[in-house]
Amino acid sequence: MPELPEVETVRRALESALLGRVLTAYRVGKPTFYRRPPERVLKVLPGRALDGVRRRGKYLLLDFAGEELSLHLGMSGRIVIVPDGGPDGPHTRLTLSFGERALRFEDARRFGRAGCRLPPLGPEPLDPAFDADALAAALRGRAAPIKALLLDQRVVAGIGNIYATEALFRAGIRPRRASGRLRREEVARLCAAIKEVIAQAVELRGSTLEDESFLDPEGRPGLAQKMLRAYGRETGACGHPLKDARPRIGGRTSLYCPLCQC
DNA sequence: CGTAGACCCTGGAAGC
DNA sequence: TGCTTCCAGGGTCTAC
Repeated sequence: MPELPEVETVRRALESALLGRVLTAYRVGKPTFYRRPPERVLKVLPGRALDGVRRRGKYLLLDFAGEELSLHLGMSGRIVIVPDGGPDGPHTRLTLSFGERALRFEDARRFGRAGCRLPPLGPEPLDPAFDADALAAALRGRAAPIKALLLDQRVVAGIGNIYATEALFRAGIRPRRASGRLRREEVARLCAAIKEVIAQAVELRGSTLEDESFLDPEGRPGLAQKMLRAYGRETGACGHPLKDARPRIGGRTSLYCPLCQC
């Protein structure tokens, strides 16, 4: 479940491994992602140098001398740096060759994407422009549960189920609270909690849960799972048993502490 | 426009 | 043991 901190960790690893290298070839896996990467985007890349690796929300943006290739890891996507020329794995969906190294995009569930247009995205959570005023404006008049809006990439970009759960736990706000009914002080607390948890998780290079669903492109696990206070736990860091909000919010499990979150 | 829910996918866990 | 069912959740699409 790569979210902003995991994607940022991938970005940094790609930058240090591949920046300045020339893309020599690409190969689309069989089968590839369930949405096929558009050939017209890929075919202009060979011969061009990778001169930038950026991130926007959960999207990676590879800059090739004015041409941009977007990558989204979906749920189970994983980017690995390997020696070029090795055999594909069973879940290799796209390979980008850079001389002696290659970027391999593995994705068991095939929800990942490459070469897609970016949808409208809200502010980056760590951008100073994303503050309590901005969040309050986005929530004003909205009846949807706050958890659903935190997962809505148009409200704020890069947050998924792990860090939405954590931010609400830290802010002491129940996931089903009507967004527009949060008090001003609660919105400010939530905004601060989002920034805090995202910044810490980036610093700790993302969360690697027990299923090891996230490893960076060099195969290293992250450490942010150690600071999770609610996600994936039966007992919160507060010492109280967590509840799973039913019915689900936005189709996702929503753990919260009935005592500490109001 | 806002909201809720179905759908895309498949490995692994749980149930029988 | 081996089969079936359920679950995980990124994003997108449709119905209301």
